[in-house]
Amino acid sequence: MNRFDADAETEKLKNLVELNKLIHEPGRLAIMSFLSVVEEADFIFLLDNTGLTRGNLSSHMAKLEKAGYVDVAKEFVEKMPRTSYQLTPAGRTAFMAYRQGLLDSLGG
Amino acid sequence: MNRFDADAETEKLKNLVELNKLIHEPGRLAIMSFLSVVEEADFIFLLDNTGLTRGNLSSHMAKLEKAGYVDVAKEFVEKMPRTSYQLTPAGRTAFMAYRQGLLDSLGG
DNA sequence: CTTGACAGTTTGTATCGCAAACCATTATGC
DNA sequence: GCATAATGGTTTGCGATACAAACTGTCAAG
Repeated sequence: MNRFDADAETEKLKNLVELNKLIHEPGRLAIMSFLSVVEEADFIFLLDNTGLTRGNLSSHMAKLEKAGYVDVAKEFVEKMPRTSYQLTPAGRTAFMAYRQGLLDSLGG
Repeated sequence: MNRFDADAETEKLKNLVELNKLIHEPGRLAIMSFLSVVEEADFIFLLDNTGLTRGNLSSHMAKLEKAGYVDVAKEFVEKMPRTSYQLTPAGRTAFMAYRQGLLDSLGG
């Protein structure tokens, strides 16, 4: 049997189409996952732990900042620039919602 | 504390960056999820259950077919064209791997 | 004072997702 | 019959985006 009515299971799958695209992108998903567990991370840390290039990481962070998902702090440490990031409450909420939505559809 | 060594947890998160992008796209993720449970579905069924537009669905299916993830069968039913799709073994394997990779990183 | 490393940012391009437009066929109105 | 609309898709055009390469600016050797 092919066409069956959209039941609870198929409804969940339909939700996949509407995932938060900003978070869904693999690089940013990794970044958001990191930030959700470490509370604060700097550029180099994210660079090392995601494997993204610097340019790529930079533009991803710019998008997350623009979306209000991360706060950015720039300072000089030993005369060297250091940029650190942390999730905003909105960012944390959005990430949790994204994660839950995905797990509801794919998990179990 | 910010920079800590990449342990088992952070390794898992790093894997997020390398998710199968073909499957990762939300529309196709929904499609692959459907196909993984129903074994066979036609164009209209997927249209109804994903909420994608026809053009959109058509091009997604073309990509999945080109990747060897789905087999396409076209026939006439009551003089009307009917296109149906099913996962290939490769498609099923790829989807399972994708899903497991994601759950390993985000789940639990 | 040149060469290289560090820490990022900006730019250029190729890809991609999306909706609009299109195509082919089949019912329906008059 | 012959427009008109509906069905089932595919193709096209465009705006957005991910990515790497190139650039900026600072510091450290040699």
